[in-house]
Amino acid sequence: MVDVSATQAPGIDGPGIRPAARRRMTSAELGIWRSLLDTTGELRRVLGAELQETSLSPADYQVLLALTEAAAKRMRYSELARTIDWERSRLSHHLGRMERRRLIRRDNCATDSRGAEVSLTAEGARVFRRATAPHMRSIKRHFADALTPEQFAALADILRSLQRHLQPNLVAQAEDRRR
Amino acid sequence: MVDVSATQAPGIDGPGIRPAARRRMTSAELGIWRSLLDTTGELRRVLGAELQETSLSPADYQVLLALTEAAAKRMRYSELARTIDWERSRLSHHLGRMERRRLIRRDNCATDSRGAEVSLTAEGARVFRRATAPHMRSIKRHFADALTPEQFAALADILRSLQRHLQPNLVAQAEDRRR
DNA sequence: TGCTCTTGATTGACGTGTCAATCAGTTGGG
DNA sequence: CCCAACTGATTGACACGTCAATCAAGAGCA
Repeated sequence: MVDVSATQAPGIDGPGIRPAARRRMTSAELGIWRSLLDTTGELRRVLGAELQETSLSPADYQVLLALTEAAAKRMRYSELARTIDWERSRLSHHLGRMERRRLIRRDNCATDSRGAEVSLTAEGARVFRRATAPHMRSIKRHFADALTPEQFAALADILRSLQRHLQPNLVAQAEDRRR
Repeated sequence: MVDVSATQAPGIDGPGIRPAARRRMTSAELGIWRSLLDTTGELRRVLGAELQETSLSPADYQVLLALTEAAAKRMRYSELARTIDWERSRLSHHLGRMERRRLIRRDNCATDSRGAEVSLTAEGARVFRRATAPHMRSIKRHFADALTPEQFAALADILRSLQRHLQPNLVAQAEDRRR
C-alpha cells in the first residue's frame, strides 16, 4: 500500500535501469505537468464561470452537494469538513458567506455545545436543484465529450496512481512537520 | 474520495454506441471528473505549499519564470500577460504585490507612454534561482515519480484531447512553452 | 485639426483561501 | 475535584483572482 520508492534515502546511483526516484525528470515530463496544470486550470475556470450563472460558486456547489446527499440534510461542521476535505477555517468563512445569502443555516449542536450544525434552507435546496442539470451539462460538454472510452480508462488509472502516490507522501510530510 | 454510487444516473444508458454529443454522461465519467478535480487540486496545494517555503507563491514563480526566460529579463505587461495567459487586472494587482517585495521593478515604456515594462530585480533573480531546484524536485516527487512511461504517454494524449476540445489557443500556448 | 474608437494599464469592491491566534467546551489523569 | 491537554469552531490579517469601471494615450479618419 505504501510506495517507498519515492522516499528512499540518498545513495549511489547505479548503472542500468534506475528506480524512478533516482532518475532525472525529463523535460517531456515537466511539459506534461505544466500542461496538466494549464488544462485543469482552464477547465476549472470555464466550468466555474458557467456554474456562476446559477449564482453558485464551485465551493458553494460542493457544500450544497454534500448537504443534499446527507441523510438528514444536516451535518456537523467537522463531518462536512471531512466529507469535502476542507480546512475548518475555510469552512467557517465560507459557511458565514453562505448563511448571509440564506443558502444554509447554522444551529448549535444538541449533544456537544462546542459544536455546530449546518442545514440546508429551502432556498439553498432550490438553488442547488436548479444548478445541477446545467452543471452536469457543462461537465459533459467540456470534459466528458472530449475523451474516448479508452482515454477515460487510462485517466482513471493515472488518477489512481497519483492519489496513491500522494497519500503516503502527505503522511510523511505531516510527520516531518511534527518534529 | 468521491462516492459515485450515490449519483448513479437512472439507467437509460443503453448499450449500443451513440455519438458523444448525444450520449448521457455516465456516473463513471462523472466520478473520474471529480477525481480529476480532487487530485489536481491536491497536487496544486501540496506543490504550492512546498514552493512557499522559498517565499514564492505559484503565481510569483510563473511570473519570475517568464521574466527569466525573456531575452532581456524585461517585458511589456501585455506580452507577459499573453505569455502566462493572465488577465490584465490580475497581472496588475500581482505585479503591485511583487514590486512591494522588490522581486520585480516596473518602468515606463519608452516607445509607448501608455505602456509599462516589468524587469527582474537582482533580488527577484536570486530568489527565483534558489526556488527552482526544490520546486523541480517537488514536481518530480509528487507527480513524475508516480507515473509509468505508458501513463505519461496516455496523459499527454488525454491532455491534448482536452485542450483541443477546449480552445485551440491553449494548444498553441502549450507548444510555445515546449520550445 | 478635432473627434471618436481602441488599446494598455490601473483601481476598487468583493468573494475566496490560508495561516496563526484565540476561545469555549470537553475530557482524562492526578 | 481540578487542571492541563485536546477538540470544535471562530476570527483577523493578509494574499489572491475576477469583474466592472476608469483613465490616459495612441490611431484612424473626416
